[in-house]
Amino acid sequence: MAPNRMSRETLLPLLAAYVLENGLADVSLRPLAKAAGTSDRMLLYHFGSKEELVAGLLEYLASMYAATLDAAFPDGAATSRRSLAEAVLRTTAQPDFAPFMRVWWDIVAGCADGNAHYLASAGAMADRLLEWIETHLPTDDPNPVAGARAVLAVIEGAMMLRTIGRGDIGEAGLAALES
Amino acid sequence: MAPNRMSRETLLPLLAAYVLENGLADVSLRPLAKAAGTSDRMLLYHFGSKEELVAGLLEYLASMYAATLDAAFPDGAATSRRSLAEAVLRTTAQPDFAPFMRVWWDIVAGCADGNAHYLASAGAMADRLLEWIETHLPTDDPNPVAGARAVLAVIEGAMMLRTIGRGDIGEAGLAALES
DNA sequence: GAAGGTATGTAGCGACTGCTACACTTGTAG
DNA sequence: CTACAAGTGTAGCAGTCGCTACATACCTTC
Repeated sequence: MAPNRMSRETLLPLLAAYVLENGLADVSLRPLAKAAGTSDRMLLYHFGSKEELVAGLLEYLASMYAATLDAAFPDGAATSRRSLAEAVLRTTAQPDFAPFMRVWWDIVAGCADGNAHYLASAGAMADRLLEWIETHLPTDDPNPVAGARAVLAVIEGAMMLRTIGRGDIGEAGLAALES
Repeated sequence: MAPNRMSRETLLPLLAAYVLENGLADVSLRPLAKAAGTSDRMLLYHFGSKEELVAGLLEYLASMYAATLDAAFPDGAATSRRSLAEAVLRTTAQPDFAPFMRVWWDIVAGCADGNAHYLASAGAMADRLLEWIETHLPTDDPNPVAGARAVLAVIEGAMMLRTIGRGDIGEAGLAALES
């Protein structure tokens, strides 16, 4: 059989798919390698160490997230801050988004541990979402910069509450965006 | 030496202290046992399995959190929803709180994995904080039930943003509570 | 065709994981 | 005093972890 040439670029999508399916926190090289059709030996050959592999994975996930944002989220300007937040929450509640949410909380937990790679990745994703919110606010929003931050904070709080089984609290909390 | 009798009750505080110091996600029996002055053998004897031990630990952490809430957080009614949220955020930003925040995000990540023990513990803690917020809202708040949920959602979002290194966004997001 | 870097397979290292088998002591109940 | 359960120590199981040594292909360059 032809020795399918691998590289970080060809491997990362396969690795990301596995991580989205199985979580990032307890990932280990051998199952990861199997999912990518190779061996732990080769993963280390291409990435140098598990740490570098995870760092590359985080960067890839962040870029993947950025590329998906506009496609997956509802389009056009919202009619109010609240309705915008509702739209984002509705989208992230879809089953398709569950794998990404699972990995997202693994990333946040990694940030809480002070891991720089996780912090960079999470920060980039939050910045991207903030930017998206800012451009999708109602066109007559009196203060888009502050408004986007308010919407983001409420959204993230609601997503977290949903994750811990308190989605009702999060939804009620959207009332914070009424003005 | 007297065979210091152990039990779940005497062990849990020691185990919780270790977990607060070292995180909950990757905890393993032998270091945990060493921190409690015993052996993995005895931990399993008293708890049955690692899963039951972690379940007990989560329950203990939730009760610990509940007992600490009133003591650690500022007292008395706030002057506004926003100032209440600011007070909570300021308290949770203290270095003393860092270990608990670290464990908190491990718990949230566990919830995202669908673990029932984690869900129960996280839900109990969120409910407790919600209740505390509700009783500390300004006495003239027009709708304490909705107000507490709004404050909680914004607080949790801001805490998360702070954890991923975007505390500035979270603080700006507090503006959502102006009415 | 020789040389040499790149890519891959096999096999295994030592450390750690949750957990268990077995022997032993201790405290208590009959 | 005996019987028995509760509690504890020692030792080790099979499995997984990240990582590496070693040999061998392959492709390119001379």
